[in-house]
Amino acid sequence: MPQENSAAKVLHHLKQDILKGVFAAGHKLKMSALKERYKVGVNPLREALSQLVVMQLVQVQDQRGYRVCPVTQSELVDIYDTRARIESLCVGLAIVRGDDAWEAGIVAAAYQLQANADLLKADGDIQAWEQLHQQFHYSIVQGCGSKELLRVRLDLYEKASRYRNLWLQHNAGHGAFDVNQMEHEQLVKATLARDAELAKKLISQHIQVPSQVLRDLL
Amino acid sequence: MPQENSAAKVLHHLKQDILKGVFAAGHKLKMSALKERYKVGVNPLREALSQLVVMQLVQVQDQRGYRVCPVTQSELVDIYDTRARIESLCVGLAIVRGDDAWEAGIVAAAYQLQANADLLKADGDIQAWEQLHQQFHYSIVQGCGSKELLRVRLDLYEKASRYRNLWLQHNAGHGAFDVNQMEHEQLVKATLARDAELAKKLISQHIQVPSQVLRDLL
DNA sequence: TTTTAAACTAATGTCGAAATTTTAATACCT
DNA sequence: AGGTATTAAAATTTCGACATTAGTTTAAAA
Repeated sequence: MPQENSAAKVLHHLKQDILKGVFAAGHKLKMSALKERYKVGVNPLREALSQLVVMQLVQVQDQRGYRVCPVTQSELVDIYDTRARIESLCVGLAIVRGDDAWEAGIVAAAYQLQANADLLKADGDIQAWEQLHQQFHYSIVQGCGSKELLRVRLDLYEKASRYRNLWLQHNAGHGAFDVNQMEHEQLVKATLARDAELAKKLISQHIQVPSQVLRDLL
Repeated sequence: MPQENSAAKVLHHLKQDILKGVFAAGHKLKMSALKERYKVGVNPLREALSQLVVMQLVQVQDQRGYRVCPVTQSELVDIYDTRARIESLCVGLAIVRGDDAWEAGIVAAAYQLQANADLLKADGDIQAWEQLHQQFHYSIVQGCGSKELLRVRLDLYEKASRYRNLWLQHNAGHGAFDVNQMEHEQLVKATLARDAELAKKLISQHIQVPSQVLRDLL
């Protein structure tokens, strides 16, 4: 098993902590506090923070350390709008390029998501549901076959995570999940029917849902 | 004047050196050599390298240091294909959203590029020409108004730079510049006429040109 | 009371060196 | 000879300490 270095480990944990909201937007990331929390020295920490700066999750001020990037309404709208366009691009390409295995993967992921939806909803295990949800959407876009496009998509997904977690938190218990499930069925139907125009329209709307809700909240 | 730290300075220089081909694809980046070249300690170096890893210009192998990412034909094709699609997206949005100032900016940048093209071609100052070329295309896509989309575009542009420099090197002195100039005129015409479909088609083809040539070279 | 300056505290950024791991070179055995 | 174990050299990664800079409190002067 490849033993990754301290910087890689702290990067993973720190990133999750920021995305999950453990460190709120604008929070000052003091070296002493982070050293304490992750049990590492300053140098691995600085490496991890440097990487988070490139990912635009952390800001750096010269000689004044690091802080979590602020969240703004305009960035929220921009990210979700751009995500919708990129995901549309992926879906359109996947419909053109996807083969039998791709179709089978979609059906499998859709089944998994639906089968576990009620269970997880009852448990309140939103993270597990989000995992299946992500897997479902990935099974579709994966058919586009472009590593670069999929990476752009992933970057935007992660950048949206902080906002999405606010939404999940706000919408826990609401009927949004059932609407969500219906949208998924329509999307699968349009995708397998290779109806690119409809599928692109559906995925675009589906992605924008949290944005609509959160817009008034920020 | 904000004095940036060592890591930021070395990041800039090292990145340029990789993009310009000073360090070839696959080249091992030894700490001792980099320390010597950039006159800094190992820690700022590791911070810069960490950031280049996120930008996918450098690979890291645990306990085995860093090396410049390899270049492959499949990545070349993927990057240029994805760039064409993203740039199309930007152009389409800019045509819908662009205002008078946007139009004026395009005309100005196009004039600058054309006015200096012959001069720079004679001098062989390709870097200066590339600067104006980049400015010209940015003046168009800038009208899309989406920071996220423009950032994705910039990331892909930089990732393509290593391949583009191979192309510029290979095509110095050829008649490609004149063809290029004609494509620009058509693009400006279609864009200012707000003909989205034509402009998107033109920019997509324009971007793919180096890819076509390089495909056989790698 | 307000303003300015100075001293003190705390945090960041950098270097040199130690500890760990990989790479190579050499010797050894079948 | 071929392959394996041993040893030495080189490179990466991490820590501790120091210099530098920012932020805060205290004190003095207007």
